[in-house]
Amino acid sequence: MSKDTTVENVFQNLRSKGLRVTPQREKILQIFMDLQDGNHLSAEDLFKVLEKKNENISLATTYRTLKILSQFGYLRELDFAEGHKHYELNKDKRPHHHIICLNCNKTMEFEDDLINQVGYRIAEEKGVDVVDIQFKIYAICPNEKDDETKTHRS
Amino acid sequence: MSKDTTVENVFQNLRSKGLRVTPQREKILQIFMDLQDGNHLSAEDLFKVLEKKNENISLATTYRTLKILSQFGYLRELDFAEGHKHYELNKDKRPHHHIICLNCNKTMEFEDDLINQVGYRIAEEKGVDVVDIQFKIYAICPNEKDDETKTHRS
DNA sequence: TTTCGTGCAAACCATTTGCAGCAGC
DNA sequence: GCTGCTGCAAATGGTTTGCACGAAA
Repeated sequence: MSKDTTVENVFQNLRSKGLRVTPQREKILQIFMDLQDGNHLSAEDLFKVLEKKNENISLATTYRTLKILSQFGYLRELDFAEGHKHYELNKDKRPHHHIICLNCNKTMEFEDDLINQVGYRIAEEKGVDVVDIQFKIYAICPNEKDDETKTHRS
Repeated sequence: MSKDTTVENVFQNLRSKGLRVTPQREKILQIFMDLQDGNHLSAEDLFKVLEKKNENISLATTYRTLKILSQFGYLRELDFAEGHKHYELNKDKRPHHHIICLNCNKTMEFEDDLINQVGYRIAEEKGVDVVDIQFKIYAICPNEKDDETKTHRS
């Protein structure tokens, strides 16, 4: 799939919703599109990437753009209970899910159709419209299990 | 079940782990035990409850106690992506799950064995030790669907 | 009597906001 | 040209921390 076409589609959508397409928004969206599958960035992460590329985009704009792109469904907001959010491209109708190690904070992604099905079934039973389904397993990963001297994530 | 016995059990456990049983910790734990099933409190919520009861417990202690009781598994930390955490008693081996309305921030609880089973199965496949399983459906609830003029939660 | 827990205030960190200037459309 | 977007710096909100005192074990 050509990235440019996809980006341009998004921008047409943004424009049709009365939002403006600015260089800042283009660059930020492109960074998420270039991201490997299963990767995600915090606002601070994204800001550092932008700095490294010498794009002069302020932290405030970084936050504002993340919020807007999430609100309009282009990004998915992830919450790993670390005190800050993470964001990833919201590409598919089948959201993947996460295992978070409480010691090293690393995440592992996985997909599971059953989980999504159950989510939609329950939503229907309760009469709500699904926006996102997030399944998280907080756990201790193998690397960390060995090392019992580690302190628990505060 | 007698609450006093249960509380005393917890306290014996705390003591056996080298933690001290203070009036502040007793009162906070009691508040969670008196909470209706499916209810949860943020740190600020808890602090307000304590104020209303004229328990003179500082906000700092409130936070410290929540953290300790969670670390030791007596409370479950819930994250609804609202910018602050919620806590509930961690009573059973079968965690229940939540639907969160993105407009009104209300939550609905539900239990589903299948979800927990899938969680444990995946954890086993990946070789991690489960600490908690959280399944969240972000959605728009029926009350809010009617009212399309509502602004989205920022 | 030795830690550990508490209260207070200050510090911290992630995020938001007011405002003036700038840039899409 | 209107309106929304940006950068900056200051404000905010939730949470943590340093310190001196007080209390559990």
